[in-house]
Amino acid sequence: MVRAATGEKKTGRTRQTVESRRGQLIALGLAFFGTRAYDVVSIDDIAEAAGISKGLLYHYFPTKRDYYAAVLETAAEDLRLQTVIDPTLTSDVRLRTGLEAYLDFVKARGPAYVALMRGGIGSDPVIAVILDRVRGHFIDTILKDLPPHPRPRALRVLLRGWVGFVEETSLAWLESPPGTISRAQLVATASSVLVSLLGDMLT
Amino acid sequence: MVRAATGEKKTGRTRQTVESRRGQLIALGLAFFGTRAYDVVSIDDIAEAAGISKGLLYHYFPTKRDYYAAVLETAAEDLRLQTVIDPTLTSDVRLRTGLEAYLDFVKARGPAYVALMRGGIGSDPVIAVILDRVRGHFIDTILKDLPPHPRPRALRVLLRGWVGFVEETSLAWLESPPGTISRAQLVATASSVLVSLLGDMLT
DNA sequence: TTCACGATTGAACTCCGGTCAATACGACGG
DNA sequence: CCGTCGTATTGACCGGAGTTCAATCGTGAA
Repeated sequence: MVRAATGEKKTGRTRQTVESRRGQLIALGLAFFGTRAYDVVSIDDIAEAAGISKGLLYHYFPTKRDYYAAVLETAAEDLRLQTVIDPTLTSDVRLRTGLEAYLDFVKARGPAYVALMRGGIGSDPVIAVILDRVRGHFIDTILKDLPPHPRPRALRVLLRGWVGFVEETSLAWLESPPGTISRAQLVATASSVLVSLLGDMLT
Repeated sequence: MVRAATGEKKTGRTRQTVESRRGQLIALGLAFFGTRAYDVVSIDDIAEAAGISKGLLYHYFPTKRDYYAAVLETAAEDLRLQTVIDPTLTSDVRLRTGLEAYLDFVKARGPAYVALMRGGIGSDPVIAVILDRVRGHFIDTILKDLPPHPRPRALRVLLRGWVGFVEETSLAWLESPPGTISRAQLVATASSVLVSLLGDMLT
C-alpha cells in the first residue's frame, strides 16, 4: 500500500544459511525474553526486530514455546560451558572455582539470567525439563567427586536443595546494593554449607 | 441454536454475592493454574468451568494477570496461616515446628504448590512482588528470633538462600519416590543448615 | 544460463484477552 | 403483592497474537 512511497527495494529478502538465521533468532530471543515476560513478547516483535516475516520464524521453530525452549536451552548450555573447571584440580578448589564461575556468569548476564531461569513458564513440562537438566548437571558434577561407597538416596534431594541455595543466594546478591555481601563470602558460605551437608550424610 | 433441544431453563443466571462468586473463581484458579501453565489456561476455560460468562470474570478482576495475582495471593496467604507457630515456644522448637508445618502444607497441596510458587509468570513485576513477600515473611520471622546486636547486611542474603534450600528440598521430596528421605530428616537437615549459617554469621 | 531446492513471504484463519451496552435477578419500600 | 432500582450477569463485538500454508524468489549447482 504505502510501499510505493518508501524508497526501499521491493524485496528486502536477504537469504541466509539456516545456522546463521537460527543463531540470530536465538540471540534475539535471549534479549527479548531476558527483558520482558514470556506472554508479553510477541512473535511479531521478534520478527520485526529480526527484519523477517512472522512465517519464517515458524519455519525454524514449530511453536512459540519451542522457540522459548530453544532460547532457554542455549542459555543453559552457555552456563554449562562457562562453568567447566579443570578436572586436575583438587575437588575443593574445583568447587570454589566453579562457584566463582557461576557467580561471574550470573553477574555478567544480570537480570536476563533471572528472567530466563526463574521467570518464563515454569509450569510448562518442556521448560521444567530443561531447568531440571541444568540443576541435575551440577548435582552430577558434585557427585562425581564423591566416593561411590556410602551414597544414600537422600543425598540427591539435599544436593538439589543446595543448588537452590546457590541460585537464590546469587539472585539476592545481584539485587542487593553493592557492599552487602562479597563474592568471596558467598563462595565461602556456599561451599561450607555443601561440606557440612556432605559431612552429615556420609558418616 | 441448539438451545431449544436441551431441556435447560432458558436463563441459567444464578445471582450470587460478590464474595461467594469471587471465592468460587479463586478456587477454580487454584485448580487451573495449579495444573496447567499460565498461558495455556484461557479465560474461557475458567468461565466455562465456573458456569459464567467471560465478561463476568472481568467484572471481578480487571485483567488475567490480576486474576492470577489474586489466586497466587490467596495461596500465599494460606501458606502463611498454615505456618503460624505458637510464639511461646522455644525458638528452636518453633523452627522445627514451622518446618514441619511447611512440609505438611507442601505435601497437602502437592504439585499445585509447585506450579504456583515456581511456575506462573516469574518475570512479571506484580507476581514477583507477591513471591518475594512470602519469602520475606519467613525471613522476618527468623530474624525476629535473633538478637538485634550483630546483624550484618549479608545475613538477609543468606537467609534468602536458606529459604531457597528449603523450597527446593521440599519439591525434591515431593517428587522423589517414598522412602528416599523422611520428613524428619528434612527438618533436621534444614534446621542444622540454618543454625550453622547463623553461627558463621553472628560470631 | 538454467534449474531446482528451500529460505522467505504475506495473507488468511482461529482463538483469546479485553470492552461494553443491554438484561434480568432479587431485595426493598410501598 | 407489586413496582423499581441497583448490580450481577450476559452476549456480542473488537483487535491482536499464534499458527498455517500456498506462492515466491534468491542462490548454489549442473
